[in-house]
Parts: sequence; structure tokens; C-alpha cells
Amino acid sequence: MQSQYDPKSVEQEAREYWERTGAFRAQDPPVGGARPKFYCLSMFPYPSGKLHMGHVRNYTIGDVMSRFYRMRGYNVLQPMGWDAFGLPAENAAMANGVPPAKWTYDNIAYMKKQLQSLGFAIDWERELATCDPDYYRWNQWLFLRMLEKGLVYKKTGTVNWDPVDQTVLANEQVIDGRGWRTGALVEKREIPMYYMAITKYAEELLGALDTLSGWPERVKTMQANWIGKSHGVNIGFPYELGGERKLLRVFTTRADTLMGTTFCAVAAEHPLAALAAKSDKNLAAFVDECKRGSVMEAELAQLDKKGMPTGLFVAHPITGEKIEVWVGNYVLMAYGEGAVMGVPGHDERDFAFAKKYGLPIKSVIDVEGRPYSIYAWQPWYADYGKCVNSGKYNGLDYQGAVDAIAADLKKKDLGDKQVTWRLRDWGISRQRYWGTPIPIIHCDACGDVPVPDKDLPVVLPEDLVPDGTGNPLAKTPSFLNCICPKCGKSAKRETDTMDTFVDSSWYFMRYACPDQAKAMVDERAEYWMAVDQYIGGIEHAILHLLYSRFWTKVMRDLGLVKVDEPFARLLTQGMVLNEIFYRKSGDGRITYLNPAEIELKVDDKGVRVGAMLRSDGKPVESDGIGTMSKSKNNGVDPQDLIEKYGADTARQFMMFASPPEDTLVWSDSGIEGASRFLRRLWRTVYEHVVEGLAPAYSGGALSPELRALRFELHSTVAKVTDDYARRQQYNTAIAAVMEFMNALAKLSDASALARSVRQEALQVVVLLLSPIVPHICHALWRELKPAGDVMREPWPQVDESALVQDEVELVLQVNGKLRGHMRAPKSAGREQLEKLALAHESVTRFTDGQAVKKVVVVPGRLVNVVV
RNA sequence: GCGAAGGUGGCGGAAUUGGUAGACGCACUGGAUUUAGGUUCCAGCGCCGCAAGGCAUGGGGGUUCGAGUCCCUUCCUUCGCACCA
Repeated sequence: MQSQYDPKSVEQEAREYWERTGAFRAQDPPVGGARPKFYCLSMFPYPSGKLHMGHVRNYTIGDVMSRFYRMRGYNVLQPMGWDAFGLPAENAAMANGVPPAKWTYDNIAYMKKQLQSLGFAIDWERELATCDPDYYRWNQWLFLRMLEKGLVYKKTGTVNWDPVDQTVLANEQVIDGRGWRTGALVEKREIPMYYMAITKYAEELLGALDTLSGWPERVKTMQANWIGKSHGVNIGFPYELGGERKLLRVFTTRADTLMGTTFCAVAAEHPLAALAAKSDKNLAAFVDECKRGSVMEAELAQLDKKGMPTGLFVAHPITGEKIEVWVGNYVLMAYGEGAVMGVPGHDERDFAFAKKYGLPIKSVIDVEGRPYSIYAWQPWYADYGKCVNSGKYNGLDYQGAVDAIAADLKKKDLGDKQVTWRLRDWGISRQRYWGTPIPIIHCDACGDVPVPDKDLPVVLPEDLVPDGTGNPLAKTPSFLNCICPKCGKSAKRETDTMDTFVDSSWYFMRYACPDQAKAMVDERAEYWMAVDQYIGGIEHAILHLLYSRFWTKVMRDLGLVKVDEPFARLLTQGMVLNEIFYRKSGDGRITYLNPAEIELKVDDKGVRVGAMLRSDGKPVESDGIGTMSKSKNNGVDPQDLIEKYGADTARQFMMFASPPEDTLVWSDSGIEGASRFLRRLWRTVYEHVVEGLAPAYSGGALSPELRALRFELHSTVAKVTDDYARRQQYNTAIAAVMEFMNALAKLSDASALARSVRQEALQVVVLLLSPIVPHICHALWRELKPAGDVMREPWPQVDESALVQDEVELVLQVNGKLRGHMRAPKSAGREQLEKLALAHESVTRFTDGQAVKKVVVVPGRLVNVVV
């Protein structure tokens, strides 16, 4: 055995062994059927160029789980693929003049090498890329099935329009309301798009959250709020137009405040706004102003509340009172009816709006014991209470008032109770090149004609280079021009492609049968689904996970799979953030500096006192912390780490740095510790092995020292196993092993018995660590058990007999303050413990002469004496 | 703005069910070995205090024999907000 740990040779040898033995191949049934299956999946990466720290974190967590379950006897599937369509490839193409396909495939090749160098136990035979026609043809195929079932339909949607480049922009391409390339003010534009009717599944998507016991509560809460089921009343405010009676419809969850309505507000896109703008230039200008800027809801919600009267009036549905209709920039066309009733007395936004424009404010709810004044908003104004100033509804509580008002409206045919969802149907059309072509043909005679199944896939040409002006597919006749499958006349293809969320909504099923040419999925998907453990960034808590749940249910209803939910257990890993450094030049331009080039200065207590650029030694400014991004130049390439320390050190450091679900602010200051620990582990095994192997301890009388060590050892096995299986918290698992190694290092006994305990201990340690640092454990295991394979070893068992103790240490408190410790027989009862404690010196010192009021005994933990 | 989560030493974090706050590691300080060291080993390390002891888990208040953990309130940070993936 080598006396020194050499990560490079150890890791290369282990990887060659794994490859030679096909160690990571998952067995499809019936071969794999004897063992229980475990499908462990990490979210597939977008092939952006290189792995980043978030990838390393994500895939290490997944690999630790995969290897742990493999050792526990499961038939484990851990696949990998590429979320290969998307905007960055088009941006790179514009920057470098390279087609997105080539850029993407080059990135895949590089990143695959990186993943392999980290030693992940991936079954590469199932690799897939979503930009492969063999994959995306099934996007198209399912789209057509959904179209047949009415789950796909066409309607207009709002997009960001760059008037200079004449192109649709993604939200991230709009910066401060301007196009990122042209700097032109962005406009909203209505265009026809295809939608998937996810709202038809809203009720099930919401209800089934209760069945997801393996999901974090916070994710389920976020999804439930996103779906947003609300019970309310749909109310019609009547008005006359051209002699015809019409209704302005609003939805409200606070129908009990209807009598406090002093105005109505509609979105700028609302038909009434358009109507009024026809005859009012100022209003037309305001509506135009509202239509400027991006479509991002976060931005809209933070705009200053602005409005303008339309000059139109509607009638209050109960009193018939005249109510003015305003256009408000805070009313969203996409939610509810695109119009709201304004109740400034009891809605904070309406209150601010009314104050700004001098609209009347009327209090109609009395929250008991809370005063009301129209001059300043108070949080309780929005609380439930009893109706006042509300005519016949006076005195009713919330539910009573809602019931009565809904009933009255129904009688007049002006409204009814209604359930509304915040969830909107999923617009999947993208006016972009690098995505799945939507399989539709536009024929002048026949309209929109679906591409027949026999003509699938509609293949995306791979040699186009976008230039930022419009969709290159629309400028490519060989793609655009086609024959109408219905009438045979010349026709045009749809040039929009699908949202890339479509690609990622079912890839986890395709891993089961990536070679299946005749169907989207087959019986192998039936075997592997659902995913037993899914791991990915918390940033996907809503959209990706919700869309995947939706697609799974659609596929189920089409008879393709039987599962209701795709992911049984979910681990949402926290973001990896990093500090942002910059310098401001004389003309105010900001240059962001990569943290790898920054050196931190510390004082003699280790406290940070400054930061400087390594190359010139001059100070730099800090701009706080944020997600690793190109624009802030605060990304860290894991490759340096892997090359300098090896994959195992990188993996261990990542897992030790924080619990998987926590946000992690990057710092490489602990990497030396990880490296040091592995070197020490190697040396400890080496020193044992050179003395000659011993049979692992299997019973017999032990000295107190050896008994104590075995107690530590088996406590560690129990703790670490629980951390892997239940808690999924690897930092504490590693800490527990470190703690045990510290105890083992103190063992000086060199007897044969001690050597066998040490042999047992080292074997257990190597097994416990092998999911996290598999290469070094592979090598060490072969030294401890020549010709053995650590991956094929069963997980260590806790020896319960080693955990038996007859004495325990208890904490002594006086008035809740720690005053000492005492040892007591484990079997001691409450009364005996109380007696021992009251007589104990550390207690009497503090209770001396005072009357004991109460004694709290927690057996096995503490005794608290209250005086 | 709305929804979700988080805040503990100089730093990452531990404390799993209301029961010893700071495990484990980094950094730092002192020492030994080596003198080739970005090696290894030993010791110290929340703050105040000579000590006894006191204080301390973002801030303020509360419940409890006992609160990092529960409740109220407030500030700050991160994630998501439907065309980044």
C-alpha cells in the first residue's frame, strides 16, 4: 500500500474499475426485478458550457443517495441527460456566429467529461438530449394528442416586443424596460399562441399535494399558493352601451364589502379601456403608457399606482348608484376578469389609489374594538368583521354577508358565487429557433392543420445562425414551406417552437426507455416510475415541478403510464451564492471582478479587514452576495478545485459545507480541511495495514477503553445511517465520522484484540464514507479486504450490544441554570434521581438554606431544582 | 408589491421531540517536529471578568421550572412571480 494518498492515481484507478465492471448499470426488469428499485434523479443540466458549483452540489447529493441505496440492496437507476434547448445557445450563436446545435453539442461533450471526472455513479447508457429529434418528436406527438383532447388550444397572449429588432424578447432580455441589444423601449404586444390547459387539472394538482408526503412543506405551500384556489363572488356592474344592457364583470373574495364600492378599475388591456380611449386622447395616451414596459408581473406589481377615469359609469348592482370606471395600472388583465371593484375602505391598494385621486372612501366593515379613520390606512381595515353602513346587510358577519349578497345578485342575474384560480393556462409558444417545432401547418384553405403522426418528427434544421431579428425559421424556406396534409396545396409551417419547460416535463420517464423508437414510453417506464428521489434547485419549486406533475397526469389520462405523481420524494437544494466584487472607474463604469482573483485580508484574530485584487494588490469594493452569474462575474469553476485536490475532496467539501437544503454562500476556505481529513484517513488505514490485517472484531470480552470505542463506533453507525436515510443531511454525517476518527486516533492499545476492533472500526468508517468519497474508499477497502469491492458490500449494521450502557451522565440545573453534572445508573427512577441531585454538591452550593419549590426530572437528561 | 424560506462565534455550521448553545471543520494564536514546507503533531480559541460568576442565538416583547427551538412584533438577506433554466 502507498504510504501517501495520491488522489489522481486513486481516482483514475477506481473509475477504470467501475467502467470495466459496468458498475453503474441499472437493471431493467425482469433481471432487476428481484431487488426493490430505487430511481434517484437529479435535475438535468442546461449545457451552458461548464459545470458550476450548483451542479457539483446537486449531482453530489444525488450520487451520495444513489450509492447509499445501492449498498442497501436496491436496484438503483441514476441517469443523466441534457436540457439542451434554450435561449443561451441562441445568444452564444449571435456572439460567435456558431449554430446553436454545434455550441450545444460541444458543451455537452465537455460537461460530460467533467461529470465523469467527479465519479458519479451514472448509467450513461441512458443519456439523452432534448434537442435530439428522437426525443422531441414525442413532445410533438403528445402535443397533438392534447390538441385532440382539447388540452391544447390557441388564443392571444402578451409578449415583450422590441420595435427596433422587430422581435419578441424574453423577460430576461428586457432591462429597465428596454431591449437588451437595441436599448429601445419595449412594448407589450398581443400575438396568437398555443396554450396547455393546466387549469383543467388545477383541482387535482392542488388536492394531490396532500399525497406528497416526501415533499418539503415549503414547496407544497408555494405550489398551493401558486395554484391559488379562491372562493368568491362574480359580480356584474350593469351599464348601457348603444342602447344595449351590458355587464362589467369583476371577481372578489370580499363580496361582504360590496356596499363600500366607490369606483371600478379595469386593466389597460380591458375592452372598456379601449372603448373609452377611442374618444379620449389623454386616456389613449395613458393606456399606451401602461402598455409600455415588460410583461413581468414582479415589475408591474411594484409600479406606482396610477390611474385615469374613463368617463364611463356603471351602476352599483345593489343600490343602482352611479360608479365611475377607471383604468388602473395595477389591475392585471390575466387574473380574474381584468377588472376590480374599488373598495378603498377595506383594501390597501384601493385605499392608496383613492387617496391619490381623491375618490370617496367608505367604511362598511366594523372590526370589533378597532377604530376606523379614512385618513390613514391601518392593517385591520382588511380584517373580517360585521357589516355597517350596508343597508339591509348591516350586522351580518363575513360569511352571512357573502351568502346574502350572492343570493341577491343571483336573483337579479348580476352575479353568483364562483371559484377562481390564480393559476393560468400555460402558454407554450415561443418565437424562437432553438426549441421543439410546434407540429402545425397553416393552410389558407384549411386553417391550422396538425401534422399527421406519420410525418413526425418535424425536424428542426441544425445549421441556422440567428441574428437577433425575428425567428430564423421564418426566414428559412426549406423549413417554412410545405404541403397541406389535408388539401395538398402549398402551406406554411408554424415557426414558433415550444417552451423548454415542455422538454423537462417528462424527461424522467424517457430515461427508463431512451431507445424506444415506437412509443413515447414503454413498460420499463412503468417499472421505474415514480422517481423515488428527485433532487434539484429550490428555484424550480413552482414552475418545473408543477408542469411535470401536470404532464404526468395528462400522460396517465392518455393511458401511457399509471402513476399519478412523478416524484415521490423531493429534495430542494439551496442556491449556491457568492460575493460580488467590483471597481468603479473614473467615468462611473462598473467592472465586476471574479472572487477567484480576490484576496481577503484578515487581522491577527482572523477577522476580515479588507479585500484586494491579487494581480495589483489594490482594494476592491464588495456588492453583497448573489446567485453566481455571468453578469456579476461571481461564478466559480469547480474544475480548478477538482484538478488541485481531486474529486473526492471536492465532493466531501461540498457535502460538509452545509445541509443540502440551505442556501450556501461560496467560500473555499474549508477545502484544506477536507483534503487534510482524507489524507489522515489514508494514513490511519495505512498504519494499520502495514502492521498486517486483523480479523474484524466479532465478539469477546473487552477492556473499558475498547468497549467505549465500540460504543462510539456503533453510535456513529446509527447516527450516520439516520443522516443518510431519513435526514438527508450529510454535513452532520461527515462530522460524526470525523468525531469517531478523533476518538480512534487516541487508541494506543496494540493488543490483538485492539487490532481486531480497529479493523472493524476502519472497515465501518470506509463503508460509511464511501457514498461521499467513493474513489478513496474503493482503494482503502481493497487494502482492508483484499480483492473486495466496497460498492458491493452491504451497509454496516448497528451492533445493539455495543450500545448498552449502565451509567448515564445527567445535567444538573438550579432555577434552569446549568450548575453541574452527575453520573447515575441508567435504570434510576425519578425519585432516585431527585434524591441524588438534591444531595449533589453542585446543587447544594446554590440551594443552600433555600426552600426547594419544585424539582423537574427528565430521565436520561437532566434534573432542574427550582428554589 | 405578493408568495416562500432563512438570520447562532472571525467564517461554514451543530444542537433531530421545549432540556448542557457553539459538536465537526476552517481561520487565527502559541508551542513541538521538519528546516524544503501551503507537511505533521500538541495546546488555546463566543464576549466581559483575576476569579466566583455574569452576558450571549438579528432587534424588542411574551409563554415556561427551562426558549436558538413556541407566540406576538420589527428589521435584514435569499428564492419564485408564469418568455433564464
